[in-house]
Parts: sequence; structure tokens; C-alpha cells
Amino acid sequence: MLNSRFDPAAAEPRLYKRWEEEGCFKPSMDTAAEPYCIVIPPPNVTGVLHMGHALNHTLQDVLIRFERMRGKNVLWQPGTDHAGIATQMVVERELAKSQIRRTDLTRDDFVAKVWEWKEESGGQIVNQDKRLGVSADWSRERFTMDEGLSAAVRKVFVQLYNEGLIYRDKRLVNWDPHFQTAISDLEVENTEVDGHMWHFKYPLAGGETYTYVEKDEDGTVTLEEERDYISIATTRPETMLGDGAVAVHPDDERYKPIVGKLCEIPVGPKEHRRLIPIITDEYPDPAFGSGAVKITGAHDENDHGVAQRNNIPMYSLMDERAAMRADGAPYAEVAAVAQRIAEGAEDWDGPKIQAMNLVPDEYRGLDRYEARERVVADITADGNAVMVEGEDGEMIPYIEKKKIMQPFGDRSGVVIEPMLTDQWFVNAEELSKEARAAVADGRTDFVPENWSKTYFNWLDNIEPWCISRQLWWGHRIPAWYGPAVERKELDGGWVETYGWGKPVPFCGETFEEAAHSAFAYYKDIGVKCEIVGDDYADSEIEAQERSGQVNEDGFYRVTLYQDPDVLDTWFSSALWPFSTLGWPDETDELNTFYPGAVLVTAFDIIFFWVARMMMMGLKFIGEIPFKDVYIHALVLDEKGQKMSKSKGNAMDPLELIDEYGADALRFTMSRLAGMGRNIRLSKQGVEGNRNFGTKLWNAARFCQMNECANWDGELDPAALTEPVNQWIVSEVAGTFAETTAALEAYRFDDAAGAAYKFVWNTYCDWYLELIKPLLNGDNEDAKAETRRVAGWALDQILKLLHPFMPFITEELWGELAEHGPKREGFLMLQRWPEFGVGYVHEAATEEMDWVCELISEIRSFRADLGV
RNA sequence: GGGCGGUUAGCUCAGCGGUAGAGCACUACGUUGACAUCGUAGGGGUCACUGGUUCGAUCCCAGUACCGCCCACCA
Repeated sequence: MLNSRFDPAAAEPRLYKRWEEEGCFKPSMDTAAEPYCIVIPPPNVTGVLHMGHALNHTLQDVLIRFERMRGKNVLWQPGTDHAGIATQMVVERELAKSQIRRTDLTRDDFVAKVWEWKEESGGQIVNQDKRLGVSADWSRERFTMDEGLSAAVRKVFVQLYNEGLIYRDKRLVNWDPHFQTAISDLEVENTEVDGHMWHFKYPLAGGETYTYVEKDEDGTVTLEEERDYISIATTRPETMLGDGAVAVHPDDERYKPIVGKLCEIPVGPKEHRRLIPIITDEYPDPAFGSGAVKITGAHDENDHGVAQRNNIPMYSLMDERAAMRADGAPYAEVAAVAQRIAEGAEDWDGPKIQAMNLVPDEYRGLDRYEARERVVADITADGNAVMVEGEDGEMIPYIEKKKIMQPFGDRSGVVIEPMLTDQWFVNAEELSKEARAAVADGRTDFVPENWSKTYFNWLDNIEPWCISRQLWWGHRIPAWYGPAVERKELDGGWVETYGWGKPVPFCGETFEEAAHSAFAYYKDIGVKCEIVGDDYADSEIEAQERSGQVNEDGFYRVTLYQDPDVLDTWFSSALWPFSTLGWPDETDELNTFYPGAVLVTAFDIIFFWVARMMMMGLKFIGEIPFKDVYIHALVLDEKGQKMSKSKGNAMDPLELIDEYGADALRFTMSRLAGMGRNIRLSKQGVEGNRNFGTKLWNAARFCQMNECANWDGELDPAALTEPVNQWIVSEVAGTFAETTAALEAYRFDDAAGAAYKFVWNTYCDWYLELIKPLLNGDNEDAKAETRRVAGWALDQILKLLHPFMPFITEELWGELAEHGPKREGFLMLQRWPEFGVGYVHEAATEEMDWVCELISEIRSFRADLGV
């Protein structure tokens, strides 16, 4: 006899172990069966299971188990992501406990530490997934940095490079001063913060003056005064040091008299103040601020554009920690050079400008915010702040309080600095075309469909994707550099000079490949060189030291060095749908399971991941990676707040599993997973669904007590005579039809809801109550039929609920089988019924509707009488 | 600034061109010998606002007002 309740803590590990041992999660590889594949969004290897995973994995598991029961050849491909920044962060923190900094170790030693950590502590989430009942094929588990996936990454990189879709460029990128790496646009979170806008005077060169006139809309003069300066507003005074020009709108009448003249940056030692030109550009908005904008090409995206259009030098002011630069020649010398450049008296180019440190000596090495305060104080002390009348009538510096959008690193939380650096980029615009088309023409569908608009909107405005990261943990960029060579004819012979100023990159899946193309390159331009075996340097300095000698045959020795950077984590994630199936090898799995049936994910990852998988899949396989993209909601707490540790409202799925069992959590997730944008989870809800499990358990117990648990599997509905039995068979069939349709449409809430309603409100509340008289009566035929149908219906219920509640259903199966006829194998072998879909016994249904109604009426009649 | 979505019962939301639905909460009665319960019944809504299309609009269209979210370079 069954206990009166299910014991999840005891049953779950036992059942899961047995599923795994019996290989229930492996694809059948039955060639006659339709393939069905889902690749799991790989959680970070550092990750622990949170509510988002619990929802995401539950929904996938429901689909996977459902399709497996329907007889498809099902693969759920699991694995984890190396998560570059996150993992490096975790390991650095670990090391810090023993007072070790990353930079105390060599790169190789550090990376070895990370692997060590990964082996020991990484991937806990896999075990946590097992507690949830995730039925992925763990024997195929992959890691984005394992050997096969790394090879795929190199191959993709090299091919894209050879096609010109990956390139190296010096651009303004988002620089994270904490991690000291570039990050992509997507990894930046713009947040509105309280800021200030300072107004300063840039004096005109040589004490020149002009008449400054302001007019209102009607053309009436509202202000007219002689000025010897131009007024500039800025939220970032510290970047003034790198200004290359002041820009005004070409139609701005106020400044027409001084366009083309020079003005002075009012900061730094007086004797070396720099002069910069006043130029025109369409960018400044005459109606905003003073209408004049200082142009700092190396530290602001807009200014960068202006500087590029007008050929204005872009002086970098900060180092990789976003502190004011402390390198290079003393300020006086550099400023003098800058002065000659501004006057057009000296030639310049990018690298030359980049090398110049225009930070005045007294600011060098300061943190950027410290520098800001100093700059503001110095300018104000100097009398170059614009003054306004304060509340008490005194003149005070004009500082506007202002909300400004500030970029923060999504992982580090520090303010991102736009920095001019050399990075690798993917031409995302080119790759996005096919990715866009595939959704537009319906090869891939978003569910709900509306998300395709978000997807289009992003693709239509896509920017180059910065893929290089200045980290140690990740896929090393498969590029090696050699010197640029300049050949000059001298005394009838050729003389080569090797320049490391702008090294030439050579890409290859291996060093040999890169070396070959390097060799070909140098040969092509007429340089006799040798590149030795697999002898490449670890750093640029080492490469320089080792290059350049001439051997006895007159060949220059060239030593290449590998790019120190690693790739953005999402680069490898983008390959996940095919790299995990064995690509570039033509494996059975790749042929069978690509494209996948559906990708299940939350909306916050559409850009990071979904779009990029579309791009890479279409580019390298020539086919979409998945037919559907199901976007589910975010999990919020019961008050609709985002769960977070700091708020203290985070619920731990593992705690809920401990308390209520995995099935309760899974069923709750399924019932809440509507098409909405977020779902609210409460402990109460989970408890309610645990109670549902108990209800189911006791229905089974009732069947067992009444000898109903001896079903033989087959049932001929046409041979039934009792209306109540005919009716319940119809109801079962109807429920299966409803649940099947809902699951096919990713309506998890409807699917689970239909099952819930049927089990509790139809089977338990009505059917089991109605058959009690039959079971206790003396009509042996009716009794036998009822027992058979009740047991059969229970069997169907277990099938119906299995995708949602695998543990309790499996356990019931096992328990009942001990008392009834032996069943073959595990539930994984059970088939989703198709027999009775659409079966309706109309007469019985009508009759039962009538009976139910009548009983209800009698009950309320009795209630009215107070009986 | 651009885009997306929301506004329906006290709460959370579903719905749909044709007398408004669910769950929770509330009230009443009844059950609890498969069940850690639950059942039955009931009260409760100008479906944000304004126009338009239509025989008919909560639903379709346009606009307004709030509220979310995403993206974006106003110094």
C-alpha cells in the first residue's frame, strides 16, 4: 500500500540515477523517427542554478520529455560556457584570498589555475540541474573551451578573416578600466546619473575680441557684448586636456566672426597653453548649451566623428586604468609639438598623435575624477569659469546640475571610458543580412512573434562587433604578428627596414598556417626572410629582439608573436548550435540534429546570443540554427520585483526543491509560463502545486485500494457500458488533445493548466466520487469495467503529467506496478497517447453533464434547506 | 530621441467583432473513512480616455494620458 504522500527527498535521487543508468536521456538515433533537438543555453561554468535557469530548463525539459514520449529521436545537448570575464573574476578573487594577484603569475600559470578551478568547482550547475530533473544527454556535455569547440572557433575566425568579415582596426571602443579590457556595446549599461555641466571660457588667441550677439526668434537682439573668449559647456572637464578643436554649427551666426581662428585651452601651465582651431561641423546643436563644442576625438564618440571628418588630431589622455597618462616626454615638449601641429607647421599621423601625452605634469598619474576636480578648480581660480549670479546676488561659477547618461560595465560596474585602441571587429552588418532575412521569411519564427520586431530593430542598426578582449581566460585570437617592412633603394641595392610600429597580422588555425601566409606575404613584397618552425615569441618585445638578424644565406629572420588578446565569450557561444554537434566534422549528429527545433531563452539575450547564432549558423552551415525561438518571461518575486541577492528577495530553486520537491517547482514554473513578459513566483504557489502532487498521489492510492491499479494498458472505449466510464474516456481524450495542442504552441501554462484541471476537477472531484457506488455495489460487470477504466485513466494521467512532474509520475508507476501487472521498463518508454485524441462519447458526455448539474443542484438545494 | 509593450473584478492576469472570464481574496453553505483538503453557490467590472470604421467595438484604426521595458552620441 502506498503511503499517504510522496517523499521527494528519497525518491528523486533514486529515480534520477536509474534514468541515467538506463540511458533514458540519449537520443534513440532511430532513423525512422523525426529528429528533435534543443541546445541548452550554456550556463556560465561559474554559475549556480537560479530561478531563471529553473524556468528555462524546466520548459525545455517539458518539451524534451513530451517529444521523447511522442517517439521522436530526441537530443537535448547540454554544456557550459567559459564566460571569460566572469570566470577570470572568480578565479582572481580566489587567488586574492592567498594574497596573490593575477599579474604575480605568468599567463600560462594563471590559465592553468583557471582550468584547475574549473575542474574542481566549475559546473556545479550540472548537478543542480539533475536535482531539477533535467533530462539532457549528459554524455554529450560540452564546454566552450574544450578542444573541439576551440578548433571550431579558430576555423570560424580564420575563414571570416580571410573573407574580410573580421578585421583589425583602431576605433573608439568601450574600455572597462576595472578589467582593463575592451567590451562590446552590449556589455555596456547606460544609466542616468546626477552630473554637472561646467561652463568655461576658452580665450581667443592673442587677446582678440569679437561682438557676440544673441537674438530671439523674432530676430530682436537680446544680448550684445564684446567677448575675448568662446564659451564651452562640458560634463567632462578632464578631457579638455585632449581637445583638438572647438566646433560650432556652420549656420550659427554668433560665432561666424571667429570661425577659423584659434582659441586657448584654459588649463595647464600658462606658458604652454595650447591653442586649437575653431571649426564648423554639422554636429553641434546651436540651441544647446553655448552652441560651441570642444572636440576630444579620443574620448568621446561624437567628438570622434567630428575629429575624423575634420582631420583633427585625437589625443589620448588616459591609460588602461583610466588614470591620466604618466608616460612620454614632459608636457612642455609635447605641448610645443601639439602647437606646431595646430598651426599646421608640423606633419602628424595617428601613431605619432597617439604617442603624445598632453597631460600637464601636475595632473599625470591622477585618477580621472581627481583630475576633473583639479582641472575645474584650476580653471576657476584662473578666472576662466563662466560666472552667473547666485541666489544671494553674488557671482558664482556656472555649474548646471544635470542628469546625464553614463555608461557602466555590466560586470565591473565601473564607468566605461571610450578609448582609442586597436581591436578586432566582426563586420556584423554583413552577417546580419541573412540573419534578418531568415526571420523575415519565416525560416525561423519568434514565439511570441512580436520579438522579431526587437530582433529586426537591433539588426537594422547594428554596429561592428568588437570581439577582442584584453583578458587571459578565453580563446586566444589565432593571429600572429610580424613587422611591417619598408624597402628603399639605396646605392643600387634594396634596403629593408623592419617597423614594429604597426605590425602586420597573419591569421591561421595553427601557427604553421599563419607562418605560411606570413612567408608568402614577405616573399610577395620582395623580402627574403625565414620564419622558423613553431618558434614564435610570447610578446612583441621578445619578437622584436629575436627578429632582424641575417643568416648566412642572406635571409632575414622574422619572429612572429601571437596576439595576446582573447575572443569575446559570445563569439564561441555563437557557434554553439553546430560546434556542439561536432562541426567542422560532418557527424551523424550534425546531419541529424541541425537545425534544432527550438531555442528556449529569455529576451535579454536576443542580441547577445540569438542574433549571433543566427548569423554564424547561416554563414557556416548555410541553414538556420533553429526553427523556433521561444522567448519566455523573466522570473520576478511575488510583488513583481526583480529578484536579487542585494534586495534579499531571491528565491533559491534548490531550497524550494528541498522543501516541496522538484515536481512542485517544475509544475509551478510551467503553469506560470504564459506569453507575458514576466512571471511572479511565490512560495505559496509552489506549495499549492506540491498539494496537487499529493492529490495525484492519493488518487493513485484510492485506485490501489479499490483494486483499480490493475490496468492492462489497452482499452476499447466502444465496449464500455457505464456512462460514467464512457464519459471519463472522452474527457481523457479531450485533455490530451488540449495539452498536445498547447505544448505544440509553447503554451506551457495552458498545457499544465488543462492537466491540472482535469486531474483535480474532473477525475478526482467527480469521476472518483461517482464511481464509489459502482465499486462498492454488487454489479460485478460494472465493477470490473470501472476498475479497469479508473486504472486506465490513471495511467493516462501519469503520461499526461510526466513531462511536467517526472518524479512523482515515475514513482507512482513503479509503486503501482508492484501491485498490479508488471510493466515494461521505465516511463521514458511510455508513449504519449494518440489513440483517443478526438474521441468523444457524446451521449455519455451529455448525460454526465446532466448528472453533474443535477448533483450540484441537489447540493445547493440541501444547502438552502440547511440540511 | 527611436522602438516595443501595458492600462479588463479588491489583487495577479487571460480573452475576443455579437449578452464580460480564470486564479487568488471575500461571503454563505457543505464536506474531510484516497487526499497536508476541497466542493458548490454568491457578491463584485462604463474592459484608461477621445474620436473613427461597423448593423454592432473591450476587441479593428487614429489620437490622448499615464505606466513599464529595450535601444540611443545631445556636449
